[in-house]
Amino acid sequence: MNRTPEPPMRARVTERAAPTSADVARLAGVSRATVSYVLNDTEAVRISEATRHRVRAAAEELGYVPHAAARSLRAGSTRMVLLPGAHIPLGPLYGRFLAELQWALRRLDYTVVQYGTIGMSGDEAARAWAELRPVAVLSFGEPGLTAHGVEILKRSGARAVVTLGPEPVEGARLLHADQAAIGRCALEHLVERGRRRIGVVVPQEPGLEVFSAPRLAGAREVADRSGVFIEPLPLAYEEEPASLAARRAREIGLDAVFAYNDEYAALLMRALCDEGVGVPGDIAVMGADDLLLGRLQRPRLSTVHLDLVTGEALASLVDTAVRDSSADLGSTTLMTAYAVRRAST
Amino acid sequence: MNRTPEPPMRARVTERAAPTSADVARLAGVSRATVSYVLNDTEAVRISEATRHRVRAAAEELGYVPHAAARSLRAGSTRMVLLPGAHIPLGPLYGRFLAELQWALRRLDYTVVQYGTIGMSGDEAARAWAELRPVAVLSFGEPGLTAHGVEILKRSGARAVVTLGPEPVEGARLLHADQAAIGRCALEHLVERGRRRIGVVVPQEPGLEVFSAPRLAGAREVADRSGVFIEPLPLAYEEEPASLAARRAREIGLDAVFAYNDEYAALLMRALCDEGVGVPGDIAVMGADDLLLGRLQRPRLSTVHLDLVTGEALASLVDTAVRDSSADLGSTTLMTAYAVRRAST
DNA sequence: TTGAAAGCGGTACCAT
DNA sequence: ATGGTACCGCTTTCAA
Repeated sequence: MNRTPEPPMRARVTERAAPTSADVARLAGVSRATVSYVLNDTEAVRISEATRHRVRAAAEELGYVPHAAARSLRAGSTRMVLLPGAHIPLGPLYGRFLAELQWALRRLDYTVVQYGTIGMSGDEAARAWAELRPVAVLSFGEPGLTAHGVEILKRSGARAVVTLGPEPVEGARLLHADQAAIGRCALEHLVERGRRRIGVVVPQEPGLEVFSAPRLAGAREVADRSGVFIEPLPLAYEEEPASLAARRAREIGLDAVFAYNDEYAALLMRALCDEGVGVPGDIAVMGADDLLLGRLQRPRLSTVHLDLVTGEALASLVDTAVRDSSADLGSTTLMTAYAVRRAST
Repeated sequence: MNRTPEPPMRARVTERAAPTSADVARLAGVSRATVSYVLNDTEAVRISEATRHRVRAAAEELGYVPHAAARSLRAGSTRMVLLPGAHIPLGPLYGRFLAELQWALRRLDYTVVQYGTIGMSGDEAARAWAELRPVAVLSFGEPGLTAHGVEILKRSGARAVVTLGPEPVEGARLLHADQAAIGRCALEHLVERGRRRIGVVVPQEPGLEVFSAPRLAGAREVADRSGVFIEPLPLAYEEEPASLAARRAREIGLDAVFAYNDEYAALLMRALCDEGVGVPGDIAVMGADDLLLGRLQRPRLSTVHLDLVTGEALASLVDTAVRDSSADLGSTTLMTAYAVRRAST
């Protein structure tokens, strides 16, 4: 029976520092080396079953937890994968992709670190990342990662620096996420349907330019090629701006809108309806990302479907690059896009 | 002109290891101590301007980046905040909240680490987290964090272990995110509107039980109290299951559904319409989270509005706890919920 | 004003 | 089969 007075809980917990391998060694009556061998199941060395057991028991009793920083300091490398940014609320599609990616990286025994870089320049950010000595860095293109930044990272031990995005950065591998293709798809579809005056929604939410700019650029490319009128339509994700945009679309006589993605498309379609504009009669509306949301609209939303590579695939690609940094990732394409016609165009 | 042959780029980058403070010291012709003093602007010691300059220049020239692990090993503590899980695609509301929180923590100079814990038990997870010696751990309640897990974390240097969720864990501070209140709100509203046979949508997406279970429980609580019939309605976020659920709702004669959140509500409402069920005439539908999406529905969706504490507020709370682990966080309430009636009830 | 040196917690080589 | 020990990179007394 424990009849001694309750020890002060917080003190017990706070004051007693974390046990080290030396503590375990002392309790088990062996050396720190032996502790390390046992706890890591080092093959190259034979430890008697009796000793192993004593060490394990001691570690258990003390609640020993190895110190990751000490280990990686000694090892000279980490298993850390840095995902910069990702602090903008991405759509469900990318949200899911990112979740999947993290999950897959964990499975491959990497530690995923999200490192936000507010108001840092590209090179400051790269420096900050490099302090953590990550073994791989995945940049989604937001902060201007320069060739210099990439070299800093590589010098600090990053065996893979991968940018997902449209523009390559010298020294980094590029996984091509061709956002422009989405804009091209959408516009090709609309032109094919006979539309000649087309608006392109540009979300005003900060952080989305990475996606919206190339989508617009792709759209413009096709428009220019086909001699079709195109007009950017800035739009914040709120009802009021949406009615304004809807009114504007009517005023300048658009006959179609590519609405960045299905969410903005749903918003705009609602506003158009409320303005008495017929969809697709007066104005066709096209989304992108092929979200469930789009299928829920009436009329059902035409969209650009994206076949994204799975997070698992990307994770294993990163893993390959880490294991052999000269490995050729090929011109891995992150996604393919194609138009899906439903009722809104 | 650079007419020397191109040096082999990869070799140059890969082979030359990251410079250490010793390299900087050597180049500047000073000791490692001095380098540390200069680069950290140590107040307690005065270094001549000339030396400072030499050191800075040397560091710059070598592209020196301090080694975070070495530093924190020496310092005995990190600035790492662990956010376990977060690998389920949360709704836009929590997504935004999480993004905000990370952003705010960064601003307070913490490093945010997302640590996924697939298939680990609560204590295994706690051990894995503890290896990183985080200064704070925020658990959203997913993996069973036990009293023992909390002690492991605290022993390993965590100065704040915070769970956001309904159930307290011994030793951890609890920030009350009363999901059950959402269910209560919704049901109180529906009962008030005269509904007596109420379905409650339970999303089938894995990882959402943390939210859905207490929402259901809160709903049930009110139902029992008011003598109202209540029926859980499992629902996967797809069109087909939605029609099934809609049909079922009609068959068992429900006159209202609390649909977990606005997204599921929109899905279900569409299915009900397609089945020829009038909303709110035949069946009232209530969402939650007060997303823009809900206002886009016709009829406009009644919902439970959540006033979430800002990520910034939570971050500063964590910061307080870290600086003074005995500080009283009070019974900080993470959110308050109230019903918003629109047209669907 | 600066330098020498002792660690922080592990790992791995070399002895024993 | 084990133990001693030299590092990994950085900070911080203590001396000079």
